[in-house]
Amino acid sequence: MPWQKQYDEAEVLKRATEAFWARGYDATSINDLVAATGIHRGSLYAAFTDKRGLFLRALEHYDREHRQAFLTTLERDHGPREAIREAFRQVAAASQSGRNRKGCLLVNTALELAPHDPAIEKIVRAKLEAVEAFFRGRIMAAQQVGTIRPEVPAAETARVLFALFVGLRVITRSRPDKAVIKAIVTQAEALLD
Amino acid sequence: MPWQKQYDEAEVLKRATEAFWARGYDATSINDLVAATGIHRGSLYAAFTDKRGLFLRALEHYDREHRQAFLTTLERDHGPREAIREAFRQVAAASQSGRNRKGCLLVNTALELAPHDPAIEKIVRAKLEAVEAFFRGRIMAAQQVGTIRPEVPAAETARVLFALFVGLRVITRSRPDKAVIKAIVTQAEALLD
DNA sequence: TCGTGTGTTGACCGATCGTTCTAAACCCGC
DNA sequence: GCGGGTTTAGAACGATCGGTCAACACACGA
Repeated sequence: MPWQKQYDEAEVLKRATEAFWARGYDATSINDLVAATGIHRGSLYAAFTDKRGLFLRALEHYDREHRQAFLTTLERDHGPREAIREAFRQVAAASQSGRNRKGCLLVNTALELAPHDPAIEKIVRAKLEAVEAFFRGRIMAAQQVGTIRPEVPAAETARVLFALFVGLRVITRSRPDKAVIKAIVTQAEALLD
Repeated sequence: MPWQKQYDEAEVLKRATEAFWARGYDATSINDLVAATGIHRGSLYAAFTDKRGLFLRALEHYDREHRQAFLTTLERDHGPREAIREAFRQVAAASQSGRNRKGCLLVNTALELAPHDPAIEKIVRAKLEAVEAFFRGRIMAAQQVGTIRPEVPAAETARVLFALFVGLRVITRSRPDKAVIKAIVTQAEALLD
């Protein structure tokens, strides 16, 4: 059998994801990725084919380890109505304490690459729809247990929450204005009454 | 005296703005700009110093000719409450009919460059605040003429409208989902009741 | 202990990046 | 019609881009 790899592929992917997340696709060069991951160019190409291949893996990694992990943790630790509230509160809190200037990789990619790359657009669309589905699912679950009134239109409200959430992600990356962030969180909660 | 310029600087700036708007800063090369504007490299550098200088002028041009022109036209042609409604409706309509996949240059720049370029961040922030101020001003004007109830909190509602508007701009660039767009427009109108 | 196959390494590739520079083209006042 | 000064035209710059490759390092089965 061959010789085992000297690096942890999961760790490399994590670091590459951080780099793309912080600076975007175009602005992150291969040299940046080599510096961020600590492994050499050849190994990078051997493992991920090319820059775009690495980005696709990073996008998948982000979706699994951040978006999905974030939402399922909320579902597990909170009641359905509270899970929605917490989604907004935690993103808002993260933007204020510390330099969470990276926003959301999916939203960043939606603007940078999706308009010109159909394959990436399809992935981003599917993952963003999962966020909308999370809101819709939590609203319906809350209606089952009686913490949200049944008259609230689940699908419509989920779409509005999704738009507010995207707005929050953009604003926290570019203009961390506490008043605006607070207004978004408050409005998100008000939509559930 | 010298020989007059053979190109129309305003026209060059307009075309350069379109190029940056469609593809972003990094992804638009000097060659792209030369092709888009029709003038030659040397003239471009003589007139705008360098790529960043041209981008700053393009950003200023966009703000004046698109953002500001759009909002002042709405103020002129509609009552204050209707101006807000029209802002959302027109952006939504533009995204559905035709290839308005460019979104808003200010929002795109907020994600691509603002986090890593303080000077650009300052400009983008100021221009985005002008959008929020537009909403706030129209709400207050509508309250003066009685088309919005005085109990509506102007500053708070303007911030929420702003966030929804940013969300709309992102979603129309990356995921033209009619149901989501419609929900945003409907919610924006509902906030004024 | 050696051959084999995989992983690592760093030099290297052509293309393109943003930018600069040298001439030629040109309008103007004289 | 002749110089002065500015624009234009486009070749060329070094740096960096994404990507490749051949030599080397190593762990295994024989």
